[in-house]
Amino acid sequence: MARTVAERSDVIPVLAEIFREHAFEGASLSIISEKTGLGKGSLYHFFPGGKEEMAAVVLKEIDTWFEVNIYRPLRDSDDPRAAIIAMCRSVTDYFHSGRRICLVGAFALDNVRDRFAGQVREYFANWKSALALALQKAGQDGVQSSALAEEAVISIQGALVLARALDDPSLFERAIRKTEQRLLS
Amino acid sequence: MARTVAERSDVIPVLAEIFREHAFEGASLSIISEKTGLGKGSLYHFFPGGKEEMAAVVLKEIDTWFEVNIYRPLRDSDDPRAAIIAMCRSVTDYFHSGRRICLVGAFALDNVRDRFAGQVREYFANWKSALALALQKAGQDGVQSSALAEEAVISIQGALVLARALDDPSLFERAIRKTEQRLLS
DNA sequence: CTTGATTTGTACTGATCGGTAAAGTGTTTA
DNA sequence: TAAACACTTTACCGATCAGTACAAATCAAG
Repeated sequence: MARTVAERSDVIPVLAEIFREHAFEGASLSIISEKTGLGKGSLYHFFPGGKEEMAAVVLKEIDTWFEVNIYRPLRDSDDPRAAIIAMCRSVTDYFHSGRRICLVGAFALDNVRDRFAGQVREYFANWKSALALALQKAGQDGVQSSALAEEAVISIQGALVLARALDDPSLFERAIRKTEQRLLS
Repeated sequence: MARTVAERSDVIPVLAEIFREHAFEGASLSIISEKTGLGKGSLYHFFPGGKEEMAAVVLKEIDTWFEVNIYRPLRDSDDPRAAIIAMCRSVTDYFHSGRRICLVGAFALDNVRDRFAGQVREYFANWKSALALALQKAGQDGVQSSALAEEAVISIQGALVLARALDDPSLFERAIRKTEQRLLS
């Protein structure tokens, strides 16, 4: 019996969705095995560290995605206002207008936060600082740009919570629009 | 052997803290038994419905607390601006400046949301509408007050996520201060 | 076709899961 | 005082948990 479908890298997005849906503790190996189509043997072959390694790899992948698609454009673009607009759009797409939760945010609230504290902290710290830099390049002073960036990330995370609680994607879109407007004013 | 320490009502806050710390799936009966000091027999005597009933009772207790301490003052006070200031203060105390998470928010992100969807939805819907009413009584027009109320609850929930992720209670206090200022402007 | 590394299925471990059953202890009431 | 009630202890259930061991199957390369 050999390769059926998967490369290791193909499994990571599936793992991400599983953790989003069931959280860390709720994502049992039998669920993971079922949804990935990989037996335990294969899972432990690809991830010798077990569930913990799987989650760490997923967080790493999320970090890379945000670095490439969000943080770097914010830092490097020479049109910071356009980069901010692009961020709002990317974020809306990424979170499916609030239908998809932020795994890092969910981990932050869970007690597994302790196990992944470093990666969780980096995620939010990077987001804040990249956005603050863009605001500064757009003309805001340093103090104000940090405060604005913090508020924006807070609003996005809060909107994800409420959109899911109230099952109302339009709430997320409203919040993003308001955030964008506040960032650009 | 009879009553050692506990009344049923004494156990509920302990259960709340357990669920806050371990989420629903992570809160095993052995942990619950250990932290409450009650054996399984006693637990199932008080909560025949098991873990699910325990969580439902905790959510109910939270709802009552917010009804009494937050929603009702917002709705009934004849000084709505003072009620909003009081809300910000109560919330800061309740969440220990972001050191304590919002169990309802955490449940909303978890997949157990489906099991407690009604209670989770009510919590946020009540908060939003009570705050919107206070804003309206304070002179805001209807549309604006709904929007402001929604933003405020979003900010509080988002601040809880980030304060915990970054392990920074001052972030929560900053966010609450900014929210209060925006509500009263 | 052979070899050697990679990938997989299966069977298994001991621990823990949520939950049940029933006997026992203490308190209240009749 | 005796019966009803409230609560607890203890032992137990089958299911599932994360993780391991290992041989069989499959693959790429020579």
